[in-house]
Parts: sequence; C-alpha cells; structure tokens
Amino acid sequence: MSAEKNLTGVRSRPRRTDEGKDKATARDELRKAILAGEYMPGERLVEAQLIERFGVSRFNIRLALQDLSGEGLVEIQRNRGAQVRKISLAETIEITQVRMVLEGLVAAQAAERVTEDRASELDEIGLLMRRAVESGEFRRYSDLNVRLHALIRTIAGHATADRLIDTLRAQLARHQFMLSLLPGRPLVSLPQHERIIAAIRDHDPKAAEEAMRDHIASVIEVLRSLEEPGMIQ
Amino acid sequence: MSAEKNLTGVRSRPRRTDEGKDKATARDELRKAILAGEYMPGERLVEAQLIERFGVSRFNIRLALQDLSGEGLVEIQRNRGAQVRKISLAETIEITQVRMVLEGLVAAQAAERVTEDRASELDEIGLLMRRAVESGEFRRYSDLNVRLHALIRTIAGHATADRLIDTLRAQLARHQFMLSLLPGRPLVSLPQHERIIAAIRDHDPKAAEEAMRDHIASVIEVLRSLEEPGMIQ
DNA sequence: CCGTCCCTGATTGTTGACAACAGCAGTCGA
DNA sequence: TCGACTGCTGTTGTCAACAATCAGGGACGG
Repeated sequence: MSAEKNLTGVRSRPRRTDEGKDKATARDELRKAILAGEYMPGERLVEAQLIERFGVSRFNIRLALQDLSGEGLVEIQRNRGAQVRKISLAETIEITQVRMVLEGLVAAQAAERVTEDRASELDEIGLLMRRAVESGEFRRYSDLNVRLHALIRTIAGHATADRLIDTLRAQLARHQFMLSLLPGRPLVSLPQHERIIAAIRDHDPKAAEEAMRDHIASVIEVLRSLEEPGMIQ
Repeated sequence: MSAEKNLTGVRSRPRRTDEGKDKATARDELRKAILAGEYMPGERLVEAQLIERFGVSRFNIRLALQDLSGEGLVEIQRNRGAQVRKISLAETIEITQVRMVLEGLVAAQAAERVTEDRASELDEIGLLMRRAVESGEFRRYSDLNVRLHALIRTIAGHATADRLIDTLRAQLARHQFMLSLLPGRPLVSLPQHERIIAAIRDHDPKAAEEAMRDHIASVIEVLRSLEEPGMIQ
C-alpha cells in the first residue's frame, strides 16, 4: 500500500488507472519474487502456497498468474497449474534482438527530444560510470547502467516502446545481471555507453540509434558465444 | 473446436500448449468482433451481454477481457467495466514506429534465412502486386500486401518479434486498412515492396532492414500528415 | 518379475450467490 | 430555479463450495 521502492528496475506500472487492488499487489509481489530468483524456472507455483505467502484470496492469485502469463514470466498449463517459465538461450537471444531495435528507436527519439538539462544528467551518469570502472566498482557500474537506460527512456517519452521493453527486460532478468559482471565486460561497454551519450547530446538520432544497437549487439555476441559450450542449462 | 480459419490475419495463437478452452474461444471471438468493427472504440463491453453473445460463462468472459486488456485492445477500469480502447493518432504513430523497427528486424533475419524456394514465393507475390496495381485492383493489392508481410515473417521465423507484431497490428486494425486505399498510395508502396523482396532474395540483411524501415516510415509520414488537420477524432 | 489398471490425494477449473460500487433520477430545501 | 442529497438500479468485484482433472502408488493378473 505504501509507495513501493521499485528495487528491481522493472516498474511496478501504474499503467491503467485502476485495476484491482489485491490482484495488483499479488501480481507485483509475485513478479518481484520471481525476478529475485526466489522461484526458479520450471518450479511449480501452487495456488495454495501463494495464498499463504501473499495473504490474498485464491481468486486474486489466479488473476495475478494470468497476468504474469501474459507477460511471459509464468506458463500456465490447463489442469496442471502454473510454473515459472523457462527461457532458452535461443529465446534469450531473440528477446535481446527485439530489445536492441526497440532501445535503438528509443535512443533515436531521445536524441530528438533531449533538452540541455537532460543532457547534463546524461553526462553526469557517464562520468560516474567511467569512475566506477576505473575504481573497479562493478556493482555500482551495473546500477549506473540501469539508470542510464532508464533516463534515456524518460527523455524519449515513447510510452509504447517503454511498455514492451519493460516486459522484455523482465523476462531476461535472471540472465541479465550475469552479463555486467562478466570479466572485462565493463571495459567493452563503457565506450559504447559514452558513444550513446554523446550522440544523444548532439541531437543526432541516427548516431544514437546506431550506438545503442551496437551496444546491445555486442551483448548478443556474448550470448551467442555461450551457445556452443553448454554452459547454461 | 475445429481448425479455426483465422480470417483476420491476426493469428489465433496456439502459443501455450493449453490454456483454457472456453476462455480462448471467447477471447478469439471477441477480438475478431472488435477488429471487425462490431464494437466501436469507447463502447462498453458489458459482461452480461458478452455472456449471451458467446454462450460462455461469466468467469471466462472476464478472463478473456483481461487478456484483451493485456493486448491493448480493451481498457478495464475498476468497478466500471471494460470498453474498447480508443487509440489516438499520436499513439498510432508510436505503435507504427515500433512496428517499423520490429518488421525491420524480421526482414533482416528473413534475408539471412531465406531459401531458393521461399525467394520464388516472394517474387511471385511481387509480380502479382505489380499486376494488381497496373490493373487498379487495390483491394487485391491490399490482400497481397498482407500476404507478403506474413511470408517474410514466416521466412524469418522470429517467434518473439512475431508475437509482438501481431499484437501491435491488432491494435491498429481499424486505422490500418484505410491507408492502402488512399489514392496514389499503391504507386508509392509498390516500389518499396519490390525493394524489400529484392534485398531478401539477395541475402542482404542490412538492405532488407533498411528497405522495410523506409517502407513503414513512409506510412508514418502519411499518419503525420493527418495530424495537423483534425481529420480523425 | 513386469506391465496394466484402478484408486486415492492433491490441485486446479467452474459455478452461483452475494457484496460493493458507480451512475442516475427524483426529492427536498433554499 | 438551482443545488445537493439520497435512494435505486445496473454492473462489476469477491468469495467459498463444488466438480473435474492429474500424478503417483498399490493391487492384480500375466
């Protein structure tokens, strides 16, 4: 009921004006739990257990599960209940490809709409990122990374793309955080981020889109490199 | 229960293995009805009426409405029920922008994966399109347009992008068909289509993406030109 | 010993009744 | 005449009991 802290980076979406209190809280908390890894992929989500955990009626639990199924986080099989959806590496790549073009679009629009104030904020984040990398604070770098992408989306103000990106990012949440902690990864991505910032502050949509796409394309390359050795389930 | 005919072009998505029989039929039929214009934007969708029309229990009607709300076709307000969502011109533009980048991605992947057989199919459609335009059969041209885009998506086999494109196209269904009937429109889009086909058959992903994006960008231009005069609500 | 069948407990799907709410019309007071 | 208030009606939100279904184990026959 109190203002949620939104720790995961996935917005708790006020979206529709009002859509059912208990259902919404159950949905948001369950999503948070899944993203936090409390329920592993493939794990069954038994309604009775969720009722106990969230203190919400079965009716609302079911609605919440339906919603999360729509978001692609859980899979519902008739008469067999819900389970956390497993996402294959191939699908991870597909999703990231889609994210690539969407965030590219957003970056381009951000470059068109950016103001001086916002540009300064971008620069600020860029500076902090560089410092974080230089001092080896990778966790902090990862947080700044989230902030940067979020700010770009705010500047762009593209509601439609925003919604989709949220949904896609949630699906990848588990794989996602591993990447930024890969050894050497920040050294690759820092200049990419700086290029994105520069392009946006220069009001150059095309360059911004290209920079953003290159950035995410390099993520896809990393994913592809994981494809051959059966590293992940 | 029998094999659905899928008349609307929006796939009736077998997606999840099994997700509730009545709910699914109610959802698909209601979507079809909305897309066919039987319910106008802003019109209330009263559960009791839907029950009578589709002969499905209220429970499943509600689930269906929830689903369609997730797809953006319907808007649900607490205690006030569901209504067909109104989509502003600005939002139409946003949605089309997203479609632009997604279909661009799909076109690129199609160029990578196309086989000789598929390329022939593309050429065939291209030829028919040209003939249709030359003989002024605009309705036929519009149908071929749908077929072309569908075939490209089949060739690409990008499930994630596919799903999203379906959803987005459904949201625009009402505005969409008007465009291809605009005077002079086919003369502009025919060469664009031919360029897309050529790029895919040449296995040139970059060119294919660019051609597809230019094509849809020109649609966006048309939409923008409608923005100033208050032609559409 | 093995495979099949059936039975049982656990879990989900569905229904109908009831409660809560928004919108509206008609009433009362100024 | 106008405004606010109040009850009514239509509609949606919620629940708890019941029905259907699935997964697993034990008994039976071969």
